[in-house]
Amino acid sequence: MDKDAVAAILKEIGVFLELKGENPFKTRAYVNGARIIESLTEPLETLIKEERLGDIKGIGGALVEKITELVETGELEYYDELKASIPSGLIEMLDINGMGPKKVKAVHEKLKIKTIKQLENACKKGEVAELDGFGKKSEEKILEGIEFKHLHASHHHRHKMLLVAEPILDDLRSHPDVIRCDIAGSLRRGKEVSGDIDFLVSAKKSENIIKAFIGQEGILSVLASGNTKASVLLEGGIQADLRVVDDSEFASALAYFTGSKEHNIVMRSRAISRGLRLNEYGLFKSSEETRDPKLRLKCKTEEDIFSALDLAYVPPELREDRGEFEAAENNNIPKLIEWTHLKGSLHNHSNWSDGQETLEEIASHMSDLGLAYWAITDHSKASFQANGLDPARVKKQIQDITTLNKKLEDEGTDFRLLSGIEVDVLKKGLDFDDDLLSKLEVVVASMHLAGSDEKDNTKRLIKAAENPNVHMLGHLSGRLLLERAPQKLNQLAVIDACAETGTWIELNANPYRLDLDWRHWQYAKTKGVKCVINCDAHRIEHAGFLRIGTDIARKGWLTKDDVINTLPLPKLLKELKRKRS
DNA sequence: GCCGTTTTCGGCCCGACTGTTTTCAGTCG
Repeated sequence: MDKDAVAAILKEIGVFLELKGENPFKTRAYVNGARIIESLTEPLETLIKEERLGDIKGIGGALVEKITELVETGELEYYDELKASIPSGLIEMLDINGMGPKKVKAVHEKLKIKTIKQLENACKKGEVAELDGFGKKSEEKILEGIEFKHLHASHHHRHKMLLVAEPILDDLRSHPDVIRCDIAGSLRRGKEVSGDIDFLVSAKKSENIIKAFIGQEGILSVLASGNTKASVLLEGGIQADLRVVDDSEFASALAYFTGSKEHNIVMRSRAISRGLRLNEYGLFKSSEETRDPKLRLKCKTEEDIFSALDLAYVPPELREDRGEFEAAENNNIPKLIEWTHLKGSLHNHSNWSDGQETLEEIASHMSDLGLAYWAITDHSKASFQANGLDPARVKKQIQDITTLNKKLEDEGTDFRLLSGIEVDVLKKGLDFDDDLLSKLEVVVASMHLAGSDEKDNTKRLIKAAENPNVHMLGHLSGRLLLERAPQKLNQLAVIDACAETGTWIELNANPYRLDLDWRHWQYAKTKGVKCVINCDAHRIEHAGFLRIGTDIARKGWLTKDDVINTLPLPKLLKELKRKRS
């Protein structure tokens, strides 16, 4: 069993224990353990064999035992028993706003409620209001929560959130009373999906900002509105929260509302161990609860807060408690890639397969954007539903690209199209033979139809990586965010194979994919695997995905040097030939 | 369940808000 599967089970145990009403710190120990295991850069098997698992901070005796059992047998008795004792509907109930572990436990034990439907009926009959700790209001709130869950998705893709958030941020910025403002929360941390949008503003008169915020266009309803905070539901069912603070509190409030929760916990612990106290109002010289401005250390920016806690600045994307504290203590925070470093994309489609535009239109648009190159990698023939190319059409397309490049060169344009293919990784092997693949400048190998057997799928991709004509593997896991789970696959084994063969791995920047997941890039990076941030563009507007792909690469700790398509054209062409030589 | 430069036991991040209570538990971020 690999580390992701182990982490998923530890997380689940955490949820089960919460519902059982266990000691919250025990629950946290499991959730912490899961995160630690997820971000390991060494195989679990090695750590177990060399008895080093217990040396990791946060993994104690009990977790070592359980993880060992999982890795060695693929099962865990403790987990199976726990799972069997809890109806699955209870876990779903935790998603309802206002329902936490204690309340779920109460309705289950006292009213024998096991599903959301039963909970809804009990509320309508007024049975829930009769319970201790519940009342009429809580009943109404639960019903509202259930309705909201039916009507709206709980999370939204990053590009949709940015599209909604950025105009609102611009409006806030242009408000005359606003001093500073920013987006906070998971959106600022570069997460692939977010539940809501958080805005933070510092201003002289908070009432005016709140008024403007709840009065803006495109609001379905105002969920809450007070002196310093407001929540609204925007069109599309996206919730946006605003918090207004005094400018002297802006830095600590921004750090606090950016999170993550796990990162904040460590920050506060560091403050305590230095005799300080950190909250959203500031960093205070006190061991007591306080908001006394006289005790507040002067922190104008987030950098000041990190510095006061003996840390280098940690970019928002890295604030997940996945190694950033050790790095910041040793001044080892990497200089993260920026999207302006990218010179092109190496996996894209044209109207030869399922893309929208012609080669000429694509070249003209990408050249206008200031990019240096753009690979055309249409589908191979097995993807017949996408109008995949047969060998004869591939050869014709290579000719057309050569002709077009010649024309561009004659016009004095530096931009170049690269010929390529997104070749299907089939059960029997690659969709095209080596002779044809070797004629293409860029070869992306993607598995579009995975089988049900994990070992088989893994073997297929490893074999593809071993082919010297294959430059990179495309959208490795095959997941669609919020829609489809990753294929059954040992991703770490495939990463290892890419490391051994010098094969690159794509970070597919399509906002529904963002695959390879950011949680795997630290591992891939320590193995020396290079990343390619690809648009997988099917229309010219998809060039904008480069920015979202870069957000995810930053979240995966990647620098400019870790990403192949930051190279200028001559160097890229050299790298493309390296594996084949 | 984890951890320790006062500790091997007794802590474990912090504050706002809500609704149910009359001083606080539960939930959320």
